[in-house]
Amino acid sequence: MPELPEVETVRRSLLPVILDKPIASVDVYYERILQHITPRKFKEQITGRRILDLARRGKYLIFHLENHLDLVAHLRMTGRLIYYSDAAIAMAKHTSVIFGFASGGNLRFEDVRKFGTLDLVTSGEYEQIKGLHSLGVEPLSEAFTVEHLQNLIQDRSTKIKGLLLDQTKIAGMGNIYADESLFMARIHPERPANSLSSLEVQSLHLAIKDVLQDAIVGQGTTLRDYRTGYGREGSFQNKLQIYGKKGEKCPRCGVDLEYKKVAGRTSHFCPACQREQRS
DNA sequence: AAAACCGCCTGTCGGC
DNA sequence: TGCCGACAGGCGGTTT
Repeated sequence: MPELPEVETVRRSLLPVILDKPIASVDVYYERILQHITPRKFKEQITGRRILDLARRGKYLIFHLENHLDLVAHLRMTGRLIYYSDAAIAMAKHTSVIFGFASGGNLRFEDVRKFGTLDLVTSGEYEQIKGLHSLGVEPLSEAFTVEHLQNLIQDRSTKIKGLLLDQTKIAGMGNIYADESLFMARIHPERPANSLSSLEVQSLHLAIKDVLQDAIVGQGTTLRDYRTGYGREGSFQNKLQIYGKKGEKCPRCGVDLEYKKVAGRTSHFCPACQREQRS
């Protein structure tokens, strides 16, 4: 579900409404959301702490709290973090945690499939959060250059789609934006990474940046569960070129689109625009 | 190093 | 209508 653009949208939408607010109460309705900590300790440590900032790294959200604490959230497949200005609004069926504020509003972690996680660690000490600790480059940062992508691709014969989904290489890409980026760059998802020409690497680099940036502008893609921090749907589902377009025609060339499992994930592509063998 | 599984959960959809 | 399996945007762990 939420990939980099969705998580970034949640960050931007929540920040203004939670900044500087002390967490007045914590209610845990699904204990297994908490990693490496009991509900009792969790409540004890964060109650009364103000939220100093909200950051994002890959698909992780990091709430910087007073007392050198970082509250690290991952939404996985169906998680939502929504601010409710009216605390009296009935709790959704699959609500895992509610953080209450003295001002009256609250922040709720809702999660149908319950794969989402919360970690509480000392500021910057992410060793126990393996996925966060081992994240690769931020694709929208200046560090993600064509040369950086070229180096990731160099000497790897793995399928390019699998590499794009590997969070230790590039942080925040998921199935939707990997397919959209490969389509934009006209690269077949099963191409061995090291078979890409330098021109193709350049075009993939540009496509990744463009797709992610445009999706943030569109406030993310709502296919079913994803919502922004104020509970609204994103709009980028209306701009998808290929993801989920099974049975439709390629918007670029009109050929019937195809889909198949690549690197364990359903992958959409145009067999004409994204050829497996370069001719 | 990488690929192929499974598990974690619930909901939805298609086929019969 | 009901049942049943396949499948869903993610990731950690184990085995091959």
